[in-house]
Order: sequence, then structure tokens, then C-alpha cells
Amino acid sequence: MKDDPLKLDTFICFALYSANHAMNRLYKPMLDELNLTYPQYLVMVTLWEEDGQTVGGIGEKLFLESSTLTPLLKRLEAAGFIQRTRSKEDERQVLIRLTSEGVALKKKAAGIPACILDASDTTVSELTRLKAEVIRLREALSKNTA
Amino acid sequence: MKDDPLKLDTFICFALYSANHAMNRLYKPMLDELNLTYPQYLVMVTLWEEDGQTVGGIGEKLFLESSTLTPLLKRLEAAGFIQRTRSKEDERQVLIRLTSEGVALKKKAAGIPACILDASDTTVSELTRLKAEVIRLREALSKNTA
DNA sequence: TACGATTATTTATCGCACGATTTAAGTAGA
DNA sequence: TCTACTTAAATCGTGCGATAAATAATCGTA
Repeated sequence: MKDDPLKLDTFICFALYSANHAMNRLYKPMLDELNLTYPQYLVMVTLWEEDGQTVGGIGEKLFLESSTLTPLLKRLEAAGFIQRTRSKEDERQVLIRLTSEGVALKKKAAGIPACILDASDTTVSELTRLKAEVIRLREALSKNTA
Repeated sequence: MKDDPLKLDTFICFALYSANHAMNRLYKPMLDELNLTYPQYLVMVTLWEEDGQTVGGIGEKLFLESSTLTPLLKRLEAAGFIQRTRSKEDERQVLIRLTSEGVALKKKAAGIPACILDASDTTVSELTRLKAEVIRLREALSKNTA
């Protein structure tokens, strides 16, 4: 029982699963205030970093399919944070642009990072290192997914 | 922009989010074969480790509410993997027990850990260490969640 | 121009997750 | 003993995220 192999993998996957949930719960009250869900927040962050991306471009960064993004983006549009317009150069593409409300939201979200850092009970450098390791794991897993 | 605080926290949360997704995608084809979802798999693992737990007990280990678990457990019951029975000692509690099919499923799941380890492109000890760090982060986050 | 590839949307399906409330059962106190 | 509090699950309502598969529109090119 001590060497039961079902334990190890469970724990690395479960660690990610449960840490992600814990993160979610921590974010929830703050995101509620912004009227955003967690994945929506991630989309907004990518747009705050670079406005005017295509659906595919956002999906590439967040590893999400367009069939997931389209409805999510429509909700963001309905909420008044973004605008969806067909690209002039390539009409297959849809450009996502922040509205003024979407831009303004960034200020309201500015305090979040400090809260997360504070709640994590560790240092920035530690967190950065851990982040890098988790990303390395993600890349290995993605690479080896059929 | 280089010191934009919105980047850091995004990345630690996003790292967890995306690594969890990558894990999910890797598991998916294997779990499909077992007719399990990822959370259902986690429940099964806890039962393989200790049969006859209560709903609350499972929830405590997986950090899930009864309102999430009850329907999930009913699906597992409908699939024939578990059995739900009221406890004799305390009739408020419901005991979850593996059926013979549920026990048998463990054998079919036995190969999964090796696949995950293989796909992670790292060693067991590295993975174990990373796991511990992620769990430490989770605990800090939970502790500091209102 | 016709064909294959790309981009996004649509459709259908499903499960997870949470909050709030409810029901039932146990527990403790006046 | 009767009441009030607590606990354990289940229920209800709601909504989002995720995927697969099919469709539509556009683009690039042979």
C-alpha cells in the first residue's frame, strides 16, 4: 500500500486541481466586484497587456478553443467591457478591443495582485520560481498530449 | 509596463489554471476509457485509498461541498461504481462504498500514474517536491480566504 | 476558378461549482 | 422532556466552462 502508484500521480494532479480551486475561491469575492469570472479575468488581463487581439490569438495564449471563447467573449461584450469587430484585412478574423469601461476596469483590478501575494504567505521571488516550474510542467504535459 | 503588477499574479494563477487544464487534457482519453470525469476520478482515488467514507469526509479531502458531491456521487452510483447507504450509527451521514465494479476499476486505472509521470518529463522526486510546494501554496491561500 | 486550409460561430451535450434553503437527525440545556 | 442549536446531506436554482462535431465564411493558391 505504501508503494501504491495511484497515490503519486493523484497527488501531483490533485495538488494542481486543489490549488487552482483555492486560487479561484480567493479571487471570487474580488472578481465578483468586477463582474468577472476567473477565465473572463484572464481574458481581460491579456487584453490589458495587448489590446485588439484576435479570438485565435487569445486562445493561443490561454490555451482555449474558439468554441469556448466565443460565448465567453459575448458575455464580456454584453457586460460592456469589450467590442467584437470583424477584421478589415481578413474578414475571417474577429478583433477583440477593450471599450472605455474595459480599460477603466483595469484600475479597479489593480489591487488584486497584492492581495494574492499577501495571501500566498511567501515572497515574490519564491512565487516566481514556483510559477516557472509549474509552467515547465504544463509545457511537458501539453507536448506529450496526443 | 515592465513593472505592471497585474502581470505577476496573473502568471502564478494562470500557471496553475493552465497546468491544471493540461493535466485534464492528458487524463481525458484515459478517463474516457474508464467512464470517469476528472473530479470523479479523484473521488474514486480517495475511495480506493479508504473505502466507506462519508460524503463530508470525501468533501473534506477534496475541498468540495456536499452540493457538488451529491450529484457527482449519484452519477458514480448510476455508473455502478459506488453504493450510497445511510449510516446506522448516525443516520444523517451517508456512507460511500465501492461496488465490486468500483474495486475492479482500480486495476484498469493502475497504468495511469506511469503515463502521467512519463508525460511530465521529469523525475519522481522532482515531481514530489513540486507537489509539496503547490500544496503549501494551496494551504496558504485557503487559510487566507475569508 | 475551384479546392483546400483557416477562422470563427453554432449546436448539442454535459458536468462542475456555488449559494441559499430545506429536511432530517443528533445533541445539549433549561 | 421539551426545546433550541448544530450538523449532515440533499435540493433547488443558476450559470459558466469545456469539448466535439458540424457549418459558414473567407482566404490563398494551384
